[in-house]
Amino acid sequence: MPELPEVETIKSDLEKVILKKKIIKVELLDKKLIKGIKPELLIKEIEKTTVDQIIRRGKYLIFVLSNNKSLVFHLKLTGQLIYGTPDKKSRIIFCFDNGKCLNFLDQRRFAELRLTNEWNKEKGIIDMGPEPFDKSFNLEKFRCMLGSKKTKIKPLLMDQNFLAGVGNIYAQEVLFRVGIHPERPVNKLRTQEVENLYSAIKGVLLEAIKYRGSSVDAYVDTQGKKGGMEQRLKVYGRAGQSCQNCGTLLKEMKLAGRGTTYCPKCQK
DNA sequence: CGGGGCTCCTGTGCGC
DNA sequence: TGCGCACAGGAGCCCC
Repeated sequence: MPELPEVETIKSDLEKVILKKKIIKVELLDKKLIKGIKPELLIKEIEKTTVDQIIRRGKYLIFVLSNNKSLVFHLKLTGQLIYGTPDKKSRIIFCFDNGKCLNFLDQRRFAELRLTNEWNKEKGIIDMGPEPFDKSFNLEKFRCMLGSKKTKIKPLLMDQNFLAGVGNIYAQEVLFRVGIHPERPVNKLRTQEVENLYSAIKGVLLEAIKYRGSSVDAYVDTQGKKGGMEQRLKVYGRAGQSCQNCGTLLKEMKLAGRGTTYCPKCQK
């Protein structure tokens, strides 16, 4: 499940290898992943262009091409971008002028690839909330965003139109680290808790980037290697295990249709 | 506006 | 042992 830290890891790895490289050939082995454009047209538009810039926005990865169009990737649950030689499980292959290629794989076929003139006007991006590491996302702004909403904090943290890049793994981790129950209504958060939450969002994401993401489900980096963050996760995927703080058994619940693990004693 | 439920898809893991 | 079915989940969408 690639969230902000995983996509950021892919982005910085790819910058080292495909920036300014020319796409000489595109192989579309699974047209389902292409959205909003005829597959044949996509090939025609992007072959012979170079990748001028790579941008991450939330969980989206964007290649700005030399013809001013952009490839917009979303890996969803099981998408992978692996650089090197062609892979038999590839659904789309981008071949570069250095003889290497970028393989777009996806077990569950939820991932998407779009081609657009203005990536920032794309559905899913245009209304997206602030980037957690943008200067504009300060504590004051965060308080303002929370306002006096009555909604439960965990689904809100995962709402991409509220804040960009946080998904099911890191929303759970952040809440554990600040001792806040996933169902706590936002307007019941104390001033200090909001501040803790703000710091924890940045802290957890930064730690996950440092450890190159969490390899839960299918996530691997562009070399096919696993991340190092999964063993540092304190609640995600650990229902039934003992809380690392207090030893209480971690509980699992469904919240807005998503599995949610928390410590019933530490998180109030 | 908010929340619930459904949809897409396929490998996994469970129960019988 | 093997079959079949429920389940997981990001995000858009519909509905109330």
